[in-house]
Amino acid sequence: MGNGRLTAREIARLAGVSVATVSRVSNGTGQVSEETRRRVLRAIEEHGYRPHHLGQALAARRHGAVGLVFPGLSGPYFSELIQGFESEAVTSRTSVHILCTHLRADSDTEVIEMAHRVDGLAVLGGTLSDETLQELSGMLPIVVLAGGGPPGVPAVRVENTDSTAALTRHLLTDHALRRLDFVGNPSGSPDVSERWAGFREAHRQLGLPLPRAPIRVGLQQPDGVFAAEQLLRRSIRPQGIVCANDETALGVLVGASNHGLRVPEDLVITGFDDTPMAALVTPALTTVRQPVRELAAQTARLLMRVAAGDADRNGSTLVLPTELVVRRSCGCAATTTPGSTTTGRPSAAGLRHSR
Amino acid sequence: MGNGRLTAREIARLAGVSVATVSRVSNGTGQVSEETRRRVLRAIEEHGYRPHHLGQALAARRHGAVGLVFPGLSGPYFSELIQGFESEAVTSRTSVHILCTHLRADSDTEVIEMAHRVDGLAVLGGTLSDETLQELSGMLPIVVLAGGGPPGVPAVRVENTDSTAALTRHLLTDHALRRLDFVGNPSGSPDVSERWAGFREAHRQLGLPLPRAPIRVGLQQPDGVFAAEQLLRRSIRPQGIVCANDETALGVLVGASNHGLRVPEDLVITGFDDTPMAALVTPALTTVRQPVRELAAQTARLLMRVAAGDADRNGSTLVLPTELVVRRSCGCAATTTPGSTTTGRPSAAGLRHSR
DNA sequence: AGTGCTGCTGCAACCGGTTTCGGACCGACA
DNA sequence: TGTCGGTCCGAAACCGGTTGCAGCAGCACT
Repeated sequence: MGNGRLTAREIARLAGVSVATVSRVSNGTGQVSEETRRRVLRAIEEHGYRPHHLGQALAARRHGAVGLVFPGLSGPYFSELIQGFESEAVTSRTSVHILCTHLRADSDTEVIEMAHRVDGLAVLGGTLSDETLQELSGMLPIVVLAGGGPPGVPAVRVENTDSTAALTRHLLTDHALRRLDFVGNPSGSPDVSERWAGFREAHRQLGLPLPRAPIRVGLQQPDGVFAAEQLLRRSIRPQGIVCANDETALGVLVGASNHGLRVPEDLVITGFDDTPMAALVTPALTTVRQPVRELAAQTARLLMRVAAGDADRNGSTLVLPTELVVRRSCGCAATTTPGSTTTGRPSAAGLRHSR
Repeated sequence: MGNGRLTAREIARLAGVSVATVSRVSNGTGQVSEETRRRVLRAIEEHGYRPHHLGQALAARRHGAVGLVFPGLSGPYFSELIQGFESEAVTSRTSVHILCTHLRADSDTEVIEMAHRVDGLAVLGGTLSDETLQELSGMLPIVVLAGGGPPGVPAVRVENTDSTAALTRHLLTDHALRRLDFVGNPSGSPDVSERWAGFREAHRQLGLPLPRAPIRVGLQQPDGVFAAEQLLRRSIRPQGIVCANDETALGVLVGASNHGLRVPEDLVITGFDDTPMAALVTPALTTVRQPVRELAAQTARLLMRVAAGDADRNGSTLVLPTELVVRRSCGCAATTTPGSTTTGRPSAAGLRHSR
């Protein structure tokens, strides 16, 4: 009963009408007399008919699906990202295909394969080469998520550089720290690359010697532990560590505590993201808050608008504001207010204190 | 060039053959003379033709996709799960739709909607009611992932009860602990429910009074911090805390350290999963290792076998073995060997030491 | 020359919907 | 009574593939 095996022709026969009328009734389009409509609806209800998705999709020449491409997922950032994206898509009855290219050699082939099954593709920044993005962009709507695409490809991202610079200035100026190290791989993702740029920029602005090379590790907690091991074994220990994200910062925190270092007294640590744990560890993590869910939701919205033809496909890059969150791990007392800082564009709320 | 707009009829015209022949060549089916094949292939290559997915799917009466349904994702567990599932699916050129029912009221509708767009559905245990699963099972292949389904619905899960009981016995017997608390919500997921059962079972086996009610929190790190707050505020403090998974254990570890408690001297903490961080924190976490990726991959394989009709759809439940991993957080010295324990089925490797 | 077999190919039906087009019917009006 | 405008509905084309079946050519064999 109602096992979806029914076809529109079947229903048409049962209701004594033509398939065209069944289609009209089930879609609410065209003119159908009240009496006929009722008869068709009864047949539909009674047999639990639902139009077959493939038939509809083929006729409409749309898949009713979008794709989400990322290298591999890890940590709360990706969880938020996927959920934000998915919950936006589901409101438009659009399904979400996922593809983790995760170190697979033939990822380009897989992406192209996927491109033929969806109406649009959201690609995480840094996952595909600009050439591949260009090629894809020629065949379907593409939006880059968290990163910049080649010209003509729209992107949605967060403000990274200014906020990381503000965070770094806070350490350099308000806490008078000098030896700072950066943990994260700038060539691994556009986000990290921009944060690294902001880190360097702050040094430059203040006329300080440029920092040494970053500790190039991944973005997960264990990577932070590993980075801490590396850093604390060095002859010149840093006074502060600016991490590419909260996860690595939490890892560094663990690594520091493994080494018996006190934070922030012996070592200052900062993150980026403002994940839930950032506020819960001791000391609470000074970080930059980014609206991850919102980022993903905006991307999904933009993608579906572009796919529907409602928005121009020309590179309309959207930049979401971020916000410096000062807590204890930078050395601030619970309620200290550091100098002014600037962050993202629109209503840059500026500084925010917590704890 | 090669923008996918070409149809088979177009190619047929260009190669001077019929669509049937184009189809045969592009699929390598049927008999085609070498000369004709070459001519068609040239036209295909030259114009970058690829068969339209919807047309193929409609004719084949299969979507070439499977769905993955879960409540909402969080932490390394879900990351692994999705990646394991996806990487298995991609090898069969099957795409993966995801659906997070995440507290949405009309999730049943959404699942049914998705059911019409895929060839099979993997549902995380505890996400849907048995009635819904039954109903779905009537319309397409279903496999329950990490949990049991209603009779007739195959499932893939890990061994939870015995290994948690072994872990608990280790604490009760080898470390002579008495007041243990459990952190996790047994009604939240089948996994937690089974682990809670194993926790109680160990007490029963040893003739000890049954433990008090669990601290019902979620499975993420912040939940562990919250649980620690609750527990350490109580008049009767536990000597040990058995957590439903590593994430909450890490959270409890943070909470304990926030309260100035030493682990394992003042408080013993254990987890479940053996996430990468478990080995990296101090003290390293005693836990149970479960093969998450493998779990997901097996589920994907089983689902696709069932969807292809290669396996019977009758509830063939697969249980993957787990393995107790004893580290420092239970009070063991680096190399201590506790009493024997049993874990999963096949080659229950039993106990494993680390650090 | 007739028969049978094999290899290759095209016609047309089919998968399950949507949509255009035009015909049938009805009431209003001249 | 003839014409017109409007509503309702069905036949058929279409979306883009796959496939059963029949036909045809070429060849061997009788």
